[in-house]
Amino acid sequence: MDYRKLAERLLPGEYPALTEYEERYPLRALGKGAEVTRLAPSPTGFIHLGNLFVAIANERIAHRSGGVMYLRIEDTDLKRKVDGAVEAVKNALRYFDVRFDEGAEIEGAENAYGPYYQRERAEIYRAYAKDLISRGLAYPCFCTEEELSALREKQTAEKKITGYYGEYAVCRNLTEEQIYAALDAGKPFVVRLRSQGDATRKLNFHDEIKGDIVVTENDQDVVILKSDGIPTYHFAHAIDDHLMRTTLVIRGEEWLASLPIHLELFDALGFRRPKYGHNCSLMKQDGETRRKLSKRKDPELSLEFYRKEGYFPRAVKVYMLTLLNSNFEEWYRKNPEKPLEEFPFSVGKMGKSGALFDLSKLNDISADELSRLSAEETFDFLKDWADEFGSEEQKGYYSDREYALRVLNLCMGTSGKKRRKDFRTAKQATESMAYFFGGAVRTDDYRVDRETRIAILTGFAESYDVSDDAQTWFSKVKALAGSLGFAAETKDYKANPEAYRGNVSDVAEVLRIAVTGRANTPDLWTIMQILGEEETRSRLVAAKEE
RNA sequence: GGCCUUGUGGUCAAGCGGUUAAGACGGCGCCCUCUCACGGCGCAAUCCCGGGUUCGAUUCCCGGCAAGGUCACCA
Repeated sequence: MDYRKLAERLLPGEYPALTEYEERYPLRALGKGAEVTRLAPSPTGFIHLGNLFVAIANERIAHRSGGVMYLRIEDTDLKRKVDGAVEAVKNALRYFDVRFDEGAEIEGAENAYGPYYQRERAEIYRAYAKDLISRGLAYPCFCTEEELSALREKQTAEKKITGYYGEYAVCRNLTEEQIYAALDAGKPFVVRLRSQGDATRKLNFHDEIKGDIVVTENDQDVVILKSDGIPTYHFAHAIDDHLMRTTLVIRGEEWLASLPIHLELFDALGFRRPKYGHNCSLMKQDGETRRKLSKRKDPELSLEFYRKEGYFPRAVKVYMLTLLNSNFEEWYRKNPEKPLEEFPFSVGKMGKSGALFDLSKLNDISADELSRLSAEETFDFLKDWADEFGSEEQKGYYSDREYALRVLNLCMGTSGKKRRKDFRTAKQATESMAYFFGGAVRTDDYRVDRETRIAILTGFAESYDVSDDAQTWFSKVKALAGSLGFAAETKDYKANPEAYRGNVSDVAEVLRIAVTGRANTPDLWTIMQILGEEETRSRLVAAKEE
């Protein structure tokens, strides 16, 4: 059969010689060991934690090695395309401090290896497909979707491997007459790879993350060009990663199964293949079993979740890093002040098995990160969050900067070593400070009877003097406790609890709940100082009425 | 079901022929001039199972089992 003629019929017209592409996209002039990596999402408008996870790995590897990280948009499936999705991807990644050197919508970059939208690369793919056809390595297939699914059912019923291969690949052996007849009849067609593989043969492959693995040769005549002339993922991947000169592909392990296809495609196209690292996916415990984080069931999969909850972006990144490189956590403990970029991230340290996503660990990291910020930095972070996601009332919390700063200094502590870690997220922090801003809601109940409560509240109000220092203030609370039959000293109470109605802490608790609505707060004296005498007294009075 | 991958405390994990099997999160207990938080001290909890190889296996080999992934003109 005249394959050249067939190629011309299938993809008519002039296409650049393939050598032109090689010249247009030369090997990158980078230092030794420099890796070129990429993130290649499809623009579905939903960027998730898995994307961030793999993006951070790619970004670290590229930049640690003096290489390049670029953004490519895999928009070959128009059904999945959503407007504004690319902006969303870019914004989300920027928020978590993942920076691209080039790619789709990356301003200020040379972007010499573009276009970075696959739809805009249609001509390139067709040129390569045409070459494959003319070399007899690809052929048109006229099978309909119905025929294909019927085939699949038949294969399943007969317990055969499903797919288009060997004897099942009917269009693979069409005669010249049959092909042209179908073409003349205007039948739509896809272009399939004429696989040279043998599924009974095994291949040893070195994966940068998984190590040495065994894969089965591909023998599927996979579709490379869909009936609309747009490539499938597999074909686009081979061409793009070759022409964009990607050296290392870190991607989710769901791709491992199609690796044999990619290997064959690189060979058929005469490309040197990149290194691959298949990264495990983030899992979630679901009853007895664990599963991949799911879009429908798990809000924490969405990156938007972390912004809404007000997680400190760096905390999310730190957590991703601890999951990504097993020695990161130790390094970070030793070097809390160093920029994250200095951590010697390595592909080799990436875990082989899927990690369960642990929100409580993230909370711990987030609290830790937040405790390192100054009051001013905390203020800026909280205010930004409130402006975007807070209620009207919460937005108001941060309108008086000086006042808010005093509150933050109390709630977070000022001495470097002994910082409080009360704040996990901007949302939780804002809610926990509500009582400073009049938004108090009683969340804890008094544990003493009404009569005792009134006695404590009244007694305290009588001796309360806003100008007392902390020491004096507390000695008055102690005195009050003693006069009401409570132990003034904790030591005394512990030595002989039977002798008292309770401890001074019980008295303090009544005051604390009266003023803040909560049984647990930072130092009460300071809270009263911040609130001021008038507000404090009015809350004490109000508490008597309950 | 076929193929591939993975399997150390509840979670993340170090260890890769001989260890009291690190550390972190979480849990629990105690201490820390009012609670909480911080901090300190301590406790409980692990090598999937069965065969080998070996003087000796968590570490090596084989076989199970379990979990995950994948079998599209989606990526």
